[in-house]
Amino acid sequence: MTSLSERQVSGNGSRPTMRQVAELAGVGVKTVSRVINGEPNVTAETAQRVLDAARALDYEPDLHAGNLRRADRRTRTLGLLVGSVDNPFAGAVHRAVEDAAAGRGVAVFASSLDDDPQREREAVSAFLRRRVDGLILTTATAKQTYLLPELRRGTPIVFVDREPSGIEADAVVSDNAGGAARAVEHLLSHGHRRLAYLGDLRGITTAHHRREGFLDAIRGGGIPAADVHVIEDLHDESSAREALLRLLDGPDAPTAVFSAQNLITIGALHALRDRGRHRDTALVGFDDIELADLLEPGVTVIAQHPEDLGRIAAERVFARLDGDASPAHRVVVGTTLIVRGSGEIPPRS
Amino acid sequence: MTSLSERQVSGNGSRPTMRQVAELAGVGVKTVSRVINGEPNVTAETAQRVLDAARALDYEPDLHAGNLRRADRRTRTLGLLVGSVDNPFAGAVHRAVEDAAAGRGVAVFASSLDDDPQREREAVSAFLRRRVDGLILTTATAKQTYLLPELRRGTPIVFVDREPSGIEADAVVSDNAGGAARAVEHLLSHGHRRLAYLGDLRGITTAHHRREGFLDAIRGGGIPAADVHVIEDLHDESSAREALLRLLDGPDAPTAVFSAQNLITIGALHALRDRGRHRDTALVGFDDIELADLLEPGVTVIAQHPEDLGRIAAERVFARLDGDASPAHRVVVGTTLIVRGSGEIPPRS
DNA sequence: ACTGTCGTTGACATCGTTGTCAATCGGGCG
DNA sequence: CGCCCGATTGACAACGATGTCAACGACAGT
Repeated sequence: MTSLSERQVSGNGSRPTMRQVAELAGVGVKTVSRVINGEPNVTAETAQRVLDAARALDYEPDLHAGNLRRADRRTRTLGLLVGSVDNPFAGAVHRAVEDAAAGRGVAVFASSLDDDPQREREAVSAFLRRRVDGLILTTATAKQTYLLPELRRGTPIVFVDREPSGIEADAVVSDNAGGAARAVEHLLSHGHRRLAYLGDLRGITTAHHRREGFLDAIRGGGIPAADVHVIEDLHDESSAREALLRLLDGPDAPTAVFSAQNLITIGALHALRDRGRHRDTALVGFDDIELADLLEPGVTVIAQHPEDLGRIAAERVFARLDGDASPAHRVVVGTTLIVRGSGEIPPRS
Repeated sequence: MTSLSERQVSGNGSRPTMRQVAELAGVGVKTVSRVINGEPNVTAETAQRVLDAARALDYEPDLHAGNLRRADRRTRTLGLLVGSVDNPFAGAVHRAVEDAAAGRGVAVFASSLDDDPQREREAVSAFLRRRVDGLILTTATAKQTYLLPELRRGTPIVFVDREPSGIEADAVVSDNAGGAARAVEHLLSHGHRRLAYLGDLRGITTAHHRREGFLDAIRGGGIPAADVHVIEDLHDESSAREALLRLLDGPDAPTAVFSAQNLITIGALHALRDRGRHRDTALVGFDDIELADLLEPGVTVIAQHPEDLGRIAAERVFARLDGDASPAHRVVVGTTLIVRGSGEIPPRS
């Protein structure tokens, strides 16, 4: 046990350097460098003396100092920008990126976007000033042309979840249009004709694609546009809840709802319960949610595969770092319809 | 639009340095440094020339190079170790830390622990080699004495969620024993006598405290220990589900269950549904879970306040960085009983 | 006109590490 | 015995930035 007051005395903030390890071991700094980095041509005995000294001083090399001089200029660090580290979807993406990175000794900076273009710019700038080796980005700006100089400089940039605009770079996204269409087809096949679409902020590319997929399938099903409510610019649980409440209380309430995002689905679930309509109004959500299987009825969803998005995005970054100079890849990860009950409710007659 | 093949040509990996900005602006490097860092004593005209040059070159200063020489030696970086960035509890902690850090221009490295002592050591080492200004740690090792040299060196270390052992450092934890006791009292007040405790790995300090709180309240309620099932070393949804299934299928099935952690609660919910016992077996979970209010019955929980844990932990780190040398703080964040139905089910007669 | 002061600026050393290169040493071989 | 070669080692410069300090010029006061 050591008291904190002690630490102020002894804790002169001094951290051992390679020079100090070298002095203690009675060798030159370069020899310490060789031992620490596992370079060849050091006798076993010398190496042991160096390791003992490093251990005794509790030495940890300064990665950034080394990086300054090292030829490859790699910080072994990645910048990850997601919607919010608090969102389960983002958490799964993050975890997959971390797992891919940890295996390579790469640490991950994570930042939350909150769909704020300014936060995006600031986060990217913070990443670049720290000289991350690569960027994995979910973006909120209309165009990401500001990243062009960085891309030309050779920094791997991979867009995840949302497609880039104004820049040709790797992207890993869900099949948003396809998944939304699948949801509509599922609802139509159960006899629904009066549908509602509850969507995210219009500026977001995924929201756009899901809306297009939804509308295409509606048209494909021969449903007149007038029978469909399209509500957009929802962004959180409460706005989605209120929007659906208004629909349910209105003149021609939908018999089936498609909620285009996890928080919107949760808001929709609340609205249906609020009006006691959860057993007679069909619901299909985009993106799976925890406990969806235990609700009554279970929540039918178009599940995304965020682990795959994160893993593949990280793999693209590392492939670029390993020298892959092929044209920009665009990887589309499929979605999966998970039938649990809410999507199979028939329309009220 | 720029093709990626082009980038390999022009992308010579060259990144502009302060020297290049200085040359373009026709000034010395130190003047550029002054402008970039907003130091005084530069004429407006010179400053503008420098800013123009920096803009033209898309210059971003190298924080780590500057840090090497700067007096304060601050990387404006924090290391955060949580159970898993994929877990909602950890996500909330993370988000709170990020919000506190972002306001100060500090970036956050996040790592997942997976309750693996070796991962803990590796993550901490990775943080230290990158010279983070402070550490916020959820730990899995039995003792964290290995951190003593670092603490003495003056690095702020704050333990979050789980208490430290063998080291006197700041800690921010939930009132685990109190929350668990509250759960038991709640169940006893509804007439239950045959209870079950479903707990996490025994080595985890929070699991220990929740178990002690549970048992203390059991004794306080005059319940014979023989009437209580204590199942430990559960760690994920499936192990919890199986454990509770065995209890439900056994001779004296509990009438009330206390699940000591969010994943265990979810596993317990599944087991109860599997046997159709969710309406006649009481359940109180530790840690709130998403959609708990929409289940039938709603899930009564002892809610933690992960945002507070994260925010306070970050504040402690920054207070230490700002010179606070007071003795180690131990902050206990209270829990909140949220009544939703499952905890108020009476015992089967 | 001279001196002192202050604002502006840049040369230089330096932070902790690694790349380069030369010095040293021991041993094998002619 | 002398030479060459490879293994081992350390001195030194350099990475990109900032702290120190001195030089310079303008200007006020005497």
